[in-house]
Amino acid sequence: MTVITRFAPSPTGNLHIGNLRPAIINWLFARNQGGQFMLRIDDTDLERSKESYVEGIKEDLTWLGLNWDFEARQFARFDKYDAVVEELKAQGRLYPCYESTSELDRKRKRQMARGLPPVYDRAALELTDQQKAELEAEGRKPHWRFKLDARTVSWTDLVRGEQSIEATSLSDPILVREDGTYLYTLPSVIDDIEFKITHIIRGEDHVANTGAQIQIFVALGAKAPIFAHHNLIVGKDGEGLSKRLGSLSISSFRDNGMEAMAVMSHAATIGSSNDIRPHLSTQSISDEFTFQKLSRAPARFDEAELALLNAKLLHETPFEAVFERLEAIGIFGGETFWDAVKGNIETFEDVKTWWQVVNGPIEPVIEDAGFCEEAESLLPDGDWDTSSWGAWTSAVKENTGAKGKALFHPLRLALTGQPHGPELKNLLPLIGREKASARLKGNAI
RNA sequence: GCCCCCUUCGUCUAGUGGUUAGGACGCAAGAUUUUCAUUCUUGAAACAGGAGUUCGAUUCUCCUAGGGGGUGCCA
Repeated sequence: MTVITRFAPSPTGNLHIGNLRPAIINWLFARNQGGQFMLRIDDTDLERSKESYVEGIKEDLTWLGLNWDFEARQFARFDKYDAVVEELKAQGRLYPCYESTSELDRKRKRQMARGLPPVYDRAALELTDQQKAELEAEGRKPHWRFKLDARTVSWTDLVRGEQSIEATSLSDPILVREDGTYLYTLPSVIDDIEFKITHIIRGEDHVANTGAQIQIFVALGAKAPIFAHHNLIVGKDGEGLSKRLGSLSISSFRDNGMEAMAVMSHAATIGSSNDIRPHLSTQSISDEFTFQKLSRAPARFDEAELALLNAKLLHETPFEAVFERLEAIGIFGGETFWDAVKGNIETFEDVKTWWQVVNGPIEPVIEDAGFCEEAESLLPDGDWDTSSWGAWTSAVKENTGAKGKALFHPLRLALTGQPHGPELKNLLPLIGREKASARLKGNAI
């Protein structure tokens, strides 16, 4: 059996750390199994769906390397859904209801006040043809509910194990709105059947939906796919994520200089028992993916951890992986430069700082002009390499008596203008004699 | 309110009816860098609380507390 998974976002917002996880998990599992990954845009809600969100979602997935094998748009498939609706009506599984949202709301509140679960009472099932005609004559239009079988629905969840849901604890789901448009429930099932989805992998917020959807699969004469409901992500203090989603969007991570592989590495490993470590390729993440490693408890997401992982990833990144990006921002320092500075950056953009230090101009910081001038006079002759720094500082130490921090700190400040930075034995040859000499004399160059 | 799920170092987690309760990230110390960062090594750090079952419970049961989810003409 070829595994086919799907990520089915509704384009009503941007991708964020919460809804990225089902995308990643579906993708990882499909790749791990040598299967296919589908992108399905669930845009049945015409009111809230926006084309710009569709583009944003694709941009984010592409950036992360989550390529999809094929794609579909639900809004282009309404004819198919219409046909299935007729079938369900003929079966008597779909029945018209006329309560307004406020009437339903009142019913729910009454039930809750009495300590009862707010399950739809199926009053519409009792309506006679004449009553329906009268309601329609009042101008009411029906919405349509799927009549659930009063039985226990069970499945073996790849994350949660044996699951069962009493259908009687669920309201008959509304499949078709009063205005004739679809809620996600039915189109989702129809498409899962048609595109031969083998595994439905989604967040545990869908567990109750699965109970109803399995019954719809059966009503349509199909076998339900395998389900997996992964744990949800919460904020760093354990709060639900919904409040902070704007600041946790994938595009904001990108704008803040996070590497795609850092976001992938982090999102794929939190809430799982895989080590939190940077992966240089998506392949390496999918290789270690299994459902057994996913936890059932909610996991906390902390942006600071992502930033740390990002820095670590950069420190491990070989020159071949970045040379095009370096050249694209005008940095032609080659592997020598990258290897010299990569351990000192937190985001890729930080290389610009060190490129500036190497190329100038920078403002040297001179704390003791006499010391720096003496050091300048001792700069070694000939071409410089990584041994020049040692030779030079030994000479300076001998002549001035300075050692340790008192020796190196002033030289670093004069040569780079900064108190921290990469090893100077690597930086000195890159800065070169002309600039080193001028900076030690206090000249900005 | 009702239903479901969850709770092990600060964080993500492994694990077993008897373990020195393991790893990763972070943190601390040491080494390297004759400085900072990087890198390496070492270390500190946890079974939510209370009952019960048992020779023995972190592990099994129940209760409590805390967290998450659902309860939508959202997905």
